[in-house]
Amino acid sequence: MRFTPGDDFDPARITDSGQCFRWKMLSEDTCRLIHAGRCLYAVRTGIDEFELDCSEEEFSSIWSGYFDLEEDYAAIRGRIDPVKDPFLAKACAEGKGIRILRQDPFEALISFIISQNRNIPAIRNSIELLCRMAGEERTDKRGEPFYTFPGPESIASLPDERLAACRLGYRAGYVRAAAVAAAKGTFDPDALEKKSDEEAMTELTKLYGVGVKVAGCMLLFGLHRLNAFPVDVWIRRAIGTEYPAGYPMEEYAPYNGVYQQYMFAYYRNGKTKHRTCSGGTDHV
DNA sequence: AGGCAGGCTTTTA
DNA sequence: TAAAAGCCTGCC
Repeated sequence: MRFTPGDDFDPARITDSGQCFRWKMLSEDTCRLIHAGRCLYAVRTGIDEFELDCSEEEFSSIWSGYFDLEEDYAAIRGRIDPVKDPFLAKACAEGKGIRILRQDPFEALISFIISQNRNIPAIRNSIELLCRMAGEERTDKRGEPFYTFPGPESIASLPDERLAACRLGYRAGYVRAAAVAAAKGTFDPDALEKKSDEEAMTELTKLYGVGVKVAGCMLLFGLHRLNAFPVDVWIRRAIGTEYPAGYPMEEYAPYNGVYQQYMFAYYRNGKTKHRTCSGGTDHV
């Protein structure tokens, strides 16, 4: 079907944003993404036009919600005054097209446990291995195989050597613990939907291997708490450099998480480009 | 009690 | 070789 999202939908930027790890740009125009046991191809056919290989029914029941199309990201970006906060205004402008996806809570939790102390290509690799190891093989509409994200039981029952083969390193025990807790029902990722940000944070950080940063990512990307503000090494640097007097958290509520995402993408890309061009780095 | 150093698997640049 | 969407443990 034909999809005309408006300005704020850019598969390349979302793929590169670090919030999801199962999107892939196959070419400049074609994006392949996996969610909810399905695989979708989004092919750009114009400035604001895509061809999606799904029906209208599937789009409205699955993808529309996943893409968070109800939210007005242009309005969220528009709240930033370019005179008062030129840095964030620039980050927002550069990140136009990024949305905060409504990911599956369990998948988001496991993904961000895996993410700790690693860069994005390495995270993608481990998640893909985990899906091949414990997920279900299916065929997309182009006849290519893909693997669903495994449920708690599948990961919980995976033999140690198979889990280790996902190259999780010391995180294997963390992934196992979360999967076992979810499989046994002592921890219910879906039940967090009803809890407050603070309650969800408290419950998440009780899990072995889940600290404030990973729990923050789970809140923002798995529970869609748009004000959750996970602080990683990039955000720490960005805030230290751009906001020496402090970041105006209250002023930007309740969308701090969205701004965090724009800042993350902008600062990380900017630094990466700068390094490869100039070769010079500023050590801390 | 609460803060801090060291260690941890593996990949990436 | 250092750094990477960090967290746990042990020491003070």
